[in-house]
Amino acid sequence: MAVKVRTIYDLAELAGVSPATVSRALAGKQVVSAKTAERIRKLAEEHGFSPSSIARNLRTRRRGAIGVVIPLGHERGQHISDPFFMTLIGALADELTERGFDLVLSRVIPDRDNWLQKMIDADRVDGFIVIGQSDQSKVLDAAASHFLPMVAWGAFVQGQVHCSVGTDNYLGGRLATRHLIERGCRTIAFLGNPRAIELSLRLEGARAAVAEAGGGVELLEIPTHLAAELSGEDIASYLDHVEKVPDGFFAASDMIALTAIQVLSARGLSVPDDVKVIGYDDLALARTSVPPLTTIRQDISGGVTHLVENLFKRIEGKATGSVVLNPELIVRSST
Amino acid sequence: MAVKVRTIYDLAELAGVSPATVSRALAGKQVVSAKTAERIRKLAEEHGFSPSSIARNLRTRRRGAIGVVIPLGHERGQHISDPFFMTLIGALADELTERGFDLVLSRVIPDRDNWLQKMIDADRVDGFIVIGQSDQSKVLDAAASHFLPMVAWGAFVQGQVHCSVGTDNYLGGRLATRHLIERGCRTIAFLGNPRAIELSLRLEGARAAVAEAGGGVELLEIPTHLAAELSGEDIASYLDHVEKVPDGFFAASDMIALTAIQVLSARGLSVPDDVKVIGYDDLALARTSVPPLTTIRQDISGGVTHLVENLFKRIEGKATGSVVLNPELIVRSST
DNA sequence: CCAGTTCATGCAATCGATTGCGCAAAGGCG
DNA sequence: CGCCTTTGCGCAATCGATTGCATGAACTGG
Repeated sequence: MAVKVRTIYDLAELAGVSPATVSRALAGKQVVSAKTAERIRKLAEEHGFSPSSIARNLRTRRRGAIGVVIPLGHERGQHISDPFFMTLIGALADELTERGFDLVLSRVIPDRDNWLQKMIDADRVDGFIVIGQSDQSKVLDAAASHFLPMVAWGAFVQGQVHCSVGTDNYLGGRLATRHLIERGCRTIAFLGNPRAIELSLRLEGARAAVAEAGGGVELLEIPTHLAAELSGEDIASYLDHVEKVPDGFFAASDMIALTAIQVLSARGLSVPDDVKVIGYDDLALARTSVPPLTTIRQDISGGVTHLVENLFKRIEGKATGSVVLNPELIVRSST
Repeated sequence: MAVKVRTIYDLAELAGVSPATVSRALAGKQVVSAKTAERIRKLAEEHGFSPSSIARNLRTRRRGAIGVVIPLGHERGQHISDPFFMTLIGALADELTERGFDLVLSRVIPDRDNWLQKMIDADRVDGFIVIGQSDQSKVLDAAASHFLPMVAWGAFVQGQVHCSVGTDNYLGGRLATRHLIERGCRTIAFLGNPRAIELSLRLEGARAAVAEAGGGVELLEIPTHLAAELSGEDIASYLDHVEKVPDGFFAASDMIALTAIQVLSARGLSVPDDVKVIGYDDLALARTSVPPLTTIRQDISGGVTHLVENLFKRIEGKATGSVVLNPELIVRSST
């Protein structure tokens, strides 16, 4: 403890070897003899020393960090407070940490189209995970054409250039709507903002399910804010102005579904007896809400694994395809 | 566009000056002549060049990044999905970005007591913002005694060593409970997990308010999970086993309050007529829920400003005191 | 017109780790 | 026992920017 060990040179002196050997020992290269390596590692441990990642990064031309960015294209000022995003980010943090990478979080309000290019130019991370394409698909495609290490969570649309990982929103929408129809709903309202590409696909799926039903079922589209916080007012004002309340609600997210249930029960309508409500995402909340929410499950941890694996493949220079996972209908008590 | 500009040397050659001058121009030092500086900056812009932050950081011995840490001491496996945290992190991201710092997010499951020291030793960031002390006050204090650049969001307790920024939880609890008493509640239930220091202070405030009322008011403590997602079951099972339902609920967070309202209305109890419910945090959700939630407001953006300012003072080596903000009672329709 | 400042810029060392190349010692083999 | 391969380690260049010090030009004033 006499001397302070700040660099591998200090440690090298202590161990009586060259800094090169220290570097190799700490990096676990097999060229150093096992005993030397062990001795050096023990010494490092004792002195609470770990080599400067900055210097390493400079030399190896890697950053050791992944940028996680959330664009908020559809609504200015929307906060990323949806538990779905939080859950995704939490899982990403675990996965990236495990691989020895930092998670650098950026929140972007895409005022100009070059926000992504600027982040790429800044060159502070090894790659990007973009959460939610929102309405920024063109920007992502533009960047993807010359920048490989980027993967987006979200929808896959035909012809897209960038790599995406997500669930099949169209199928999810169809599953949800078909379920409502099977439960006897004849007037179904879609709650969500179709400006976000993911949600518009869910809406299309809903339309398909209605069409498959072969008539007798009506689909209404109720535009709401994407921020679940704000959807309550939208729903309430819709109910105020409609003559006949729909008997089924397909909410584009669990948060919206929960809000809808609150609004409905405040008006004396019982879920699921009078009205049926299905959500989307299968957040932890959905399982324990009252009533427990029927919903479409997106496999977050599976998705995160794919996101990270594809990103690292791309960092190594290998191209990857997009991944479309299957959503799953989870039937609980709200339908 | 002929040559590729990767380093200040490339740019220096293009501009016909030395790399030193380029460095100074880009850093905005006043010693370079205005025209040279302008010319160099324009050139950099044209080539989408920005100097390597890694190399800069190595030379200047700074990291350009702040670690944001969320410890999860009270409950294993709890996910940081509470919108409160998300909102806080979003605000932090904005504030730090504005100051030119990256936000490195780490999620920590404090299995051993040295988790914080390890992060400090890793030396990848200039400072830490710890969100929510949870039950890790001792760990924070231990680190704070020799490590300055760290600020925690959360409670202030007498004698703590580390710097905290937060609202007065004791006062908040008192305000909330006093409000319920004024509204006529005589049996008040506290919903929350007092293992988290912040929540136990709110509970103490509640006790104080009850004491001030001078008898006739009863305070019940209903232990719930801290994860709001899981509190529904706790509340439901409590209601199943109690003979007389309380007429007032003080929920330790808005999410728990909303859950409570759902559970209550599912049992045919009307809020606020039969039972009054007050929350905590004043999330965006609270304003638009049904009914709109009476709650205790924590000023997040003000808090974030204090967090960041104190942290940067500490990074510069100046000690700072803790900040205790006043919470505010927001009366809406749930009480 | 000259000595003393001021101003803008260049030189070169430095931050701390990584790694290609070379060398010496040790081991293998006939 | 002598030659060739393997093994373990050290030398020194390198990653890209910053910055104290030096230098020469321009400027000031007498």
